[in-house]
Amino acid sequence: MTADSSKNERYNARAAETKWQKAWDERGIYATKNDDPRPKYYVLEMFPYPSGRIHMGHVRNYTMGDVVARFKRAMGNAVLHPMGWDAFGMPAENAAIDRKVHPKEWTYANIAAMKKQLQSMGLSLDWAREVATCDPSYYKHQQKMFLDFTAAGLVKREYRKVNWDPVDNTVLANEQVIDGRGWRSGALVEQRDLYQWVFKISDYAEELLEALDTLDRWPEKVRLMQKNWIGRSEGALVRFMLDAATVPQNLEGQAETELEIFTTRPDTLFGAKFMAIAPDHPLATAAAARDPKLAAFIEECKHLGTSQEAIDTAEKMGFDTGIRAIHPFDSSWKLPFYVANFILMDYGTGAIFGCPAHDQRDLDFVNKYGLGNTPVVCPPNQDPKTFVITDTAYDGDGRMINSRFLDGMTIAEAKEEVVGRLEKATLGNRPVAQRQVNYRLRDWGISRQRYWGCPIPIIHCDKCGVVPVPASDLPVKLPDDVTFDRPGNPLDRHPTWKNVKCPACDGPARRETDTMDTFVDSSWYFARFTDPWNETAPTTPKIANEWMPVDQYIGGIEHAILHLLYSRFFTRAMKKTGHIGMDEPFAGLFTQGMVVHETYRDKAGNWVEPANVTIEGMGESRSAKLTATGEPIEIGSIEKMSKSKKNTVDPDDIIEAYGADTARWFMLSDSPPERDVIWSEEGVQASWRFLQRLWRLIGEVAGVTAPADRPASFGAQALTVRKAAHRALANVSDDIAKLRFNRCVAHIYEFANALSDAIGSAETAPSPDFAWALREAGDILVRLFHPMMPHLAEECWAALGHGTMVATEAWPQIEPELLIETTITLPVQVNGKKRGEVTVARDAGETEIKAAVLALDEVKKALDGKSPKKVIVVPQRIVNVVA
RNA sequence: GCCCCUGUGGCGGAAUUGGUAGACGCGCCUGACUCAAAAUCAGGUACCGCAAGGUGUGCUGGUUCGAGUCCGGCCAGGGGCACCA
Repeated sequence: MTADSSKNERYNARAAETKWQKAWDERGIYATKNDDPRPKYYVLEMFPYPSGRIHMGHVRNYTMGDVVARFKRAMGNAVLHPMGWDAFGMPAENAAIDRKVHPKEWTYANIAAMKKQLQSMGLSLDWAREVATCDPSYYKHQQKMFLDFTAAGLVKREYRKVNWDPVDNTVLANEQVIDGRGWRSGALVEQRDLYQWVFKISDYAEELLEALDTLDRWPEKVRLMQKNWIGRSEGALVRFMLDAATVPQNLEGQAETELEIFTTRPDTLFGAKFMAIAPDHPLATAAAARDPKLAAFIEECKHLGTSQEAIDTAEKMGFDTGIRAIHPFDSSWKLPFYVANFILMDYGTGAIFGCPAHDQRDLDFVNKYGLGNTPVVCPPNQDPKTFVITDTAYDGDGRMINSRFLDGMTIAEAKEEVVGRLEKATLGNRPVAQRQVNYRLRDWGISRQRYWGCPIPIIHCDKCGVVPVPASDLPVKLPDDVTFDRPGNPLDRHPTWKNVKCPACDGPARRETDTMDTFVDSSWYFARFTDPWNETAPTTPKIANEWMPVDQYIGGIEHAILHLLYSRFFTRAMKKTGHIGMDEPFAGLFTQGMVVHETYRDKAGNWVEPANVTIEGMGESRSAKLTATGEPIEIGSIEKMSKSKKNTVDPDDIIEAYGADTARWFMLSDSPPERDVIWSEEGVQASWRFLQRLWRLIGEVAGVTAPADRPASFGAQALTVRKAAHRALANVSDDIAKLRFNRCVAHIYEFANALSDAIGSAETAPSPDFAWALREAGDILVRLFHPMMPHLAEECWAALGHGTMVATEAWPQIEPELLIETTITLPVQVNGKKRGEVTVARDAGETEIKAAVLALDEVKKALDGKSPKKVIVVPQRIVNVVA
């Protein structure tokens, strides 16, 4: 079968789609006014990176958003449905390096190409609000916000250990390192020390965590992932005195006299066997200065890889400093003090006390160094006298043992007791312990050593230090004349760009040459869409506050942490700096599944593109061959569409062959939207066949002559059609509102089948009431599938003789009385097994139903003359006879 | 290792949230139309069985008049986090 549309009675998708897209555009029906008085609805799909071509994932994403937008418009909302471009980033620079084309040129050419593709999908977007993050008219506001955030204390500059991507030659945030590799390049990440501009997202750790509970229209999964990422743990900071006799005498200045550690298990303090600090802990650095062996050990730790494999296989290693720490509850109890490779400097205080019996890492450590262990928590039903730990630490519940005044307490009681006592105890006028909450969430380092990003509006002056660019000098524009012939940052080696006068002292100074992480760009674009025409400020708060938050945000699960967490932080920062009035940017979030496809390989094992493969046979006898040569092709597993496995299908090809409506319909059918959808040729053809069927069906309805006025009463035939129509209307409305598009599709099929049957049963001249009902059903059907297949819907709407556009039509009104049946068929079970059914009046009483049930032959047979023990009647549902 | 999700025909998936398991689509089978093919239309399609009937939602136990749905224990697949004290 081909998508040949030359047959005269067939719907010509290509011609119709171009025609209606032009008509919508000319009338500007998708442009949204900010002063629209109707209830607002903001639906947004994650904006694309302008890679050059849209892919099927985009088609799925934007189709879902468009269905929601069109539905809400029909429901009478003022709908904001904008589109833009996440246009800064590495690929543009790679193109510059590989193809000698300027990143700007490459990016804008891609935007133009992709915009055309998106327009061919018939999306109801307000293109007047289009923004590109690489445009100075966008990023100048971002620079202003950087200055505002700095003034508000949300930004800091620090020399810190960073994740360095050796392929992209730039820094990555923690969130951008996946399994020890760069999220984009896939290269093993190295550690480097660099000056970084940092957004203090961790100031909001508690708030970002707590507010997750209020996001009741977000997937549970995403909230959980963010919760784990923020990683809150409650514990205590405890100060240990150091045994002065063991702290070397020859320290410069005052010797350290104490060590502060963080613990979540203060209850296990009597099981302590050692202290340990991170290799890069200041105390370790100080101690290494006078101990070459320790210095060598620390050096060794640094060279241990930071990759996942290295961490998994690395042995616990420690170096005994010779220092002894004093137990906070017993001044005669001295604990050995190690520098250990498994302690992280950037969590807690970079120091711990080790309780080997109840922590696996600590146990591995003592077993290696022969320090022993003392269990202090005894599991329930275990005799404390015989409870020993050998090589598996016990981290479960139980009662305290071997712990002096804690013995017999639960863990919770012991924690409270220990912290309570240590809070009251003092060392040098300060309490020994204080309660503290720690987070796994790190601050967000945004400096990137790249050209194609938003310049950080900062000037470095030898005299004045770090000086912000005055707001009046914004934007700091990227220079166009840059070279990509060498690795590294083109801004840094630009001959003149970085040389400026210091805004403070007028002396010679240098621009910051780092640019911002592109995730900054995407952390506020949703707010910019509310008033992209404002040239003086990022937002017009009054307008932004009317549209925001986004009512329905749709995008991939891969952004569950990165983009969504950054945006939540950014919105709070914008609130603090007066750019917006709310904390949360996205009231509703939907994460769609991927588009997957079969993979194909030739005899040599090379991947082959679906476009070059011909599938033969159906079902089990399916086989594949190379279209050009007939060489047999092996059909492989179904996987995410990717360039590397060449299992991609180009949306352009599909739209060319079948039209956008077919592609849209297929994207919504079958698979629930949150799950992966398998793209298959059979599936597309099924969609295309159905599209043609709808066209024929509406053609038949259009041929029915009906009275203009609604008949006073309806006969049985008419009622059947009307019930089917209004039931479909109720179902589809409910399903779109809940984003259950696969069920919408099924209900539209059902309705089309019912209407088809009704037309088939009609006489050549159907009675006026039936004819009226058929026309009504046709009108409803077209409006129901309009959000999914808007072009076909316009064509059908016109064929039905309406002079309006279906895109501006209101959603049909449900007549609820048509959903209520007068009689009802109840299944009848005997002992939970279905044996028959009874049809009774809808309002039949229990005794009436029981009598009908007991009169059934199947029931009589099953009861075998005996009377039932019990008859359970569930109104409107089922009857169960217990024999 | 820790946390989470999923498991239903040949396939994608429905199931009013404890009430007729398999809606709808794909695929397949039969028939009509056709010289033929495509398209279209009509009918069938969970499994075993000629039938009566029986079995059936990963496995296993339980709660219930009634379990795909709830509870316990396994198994399998997928995802997130991971030397975070």
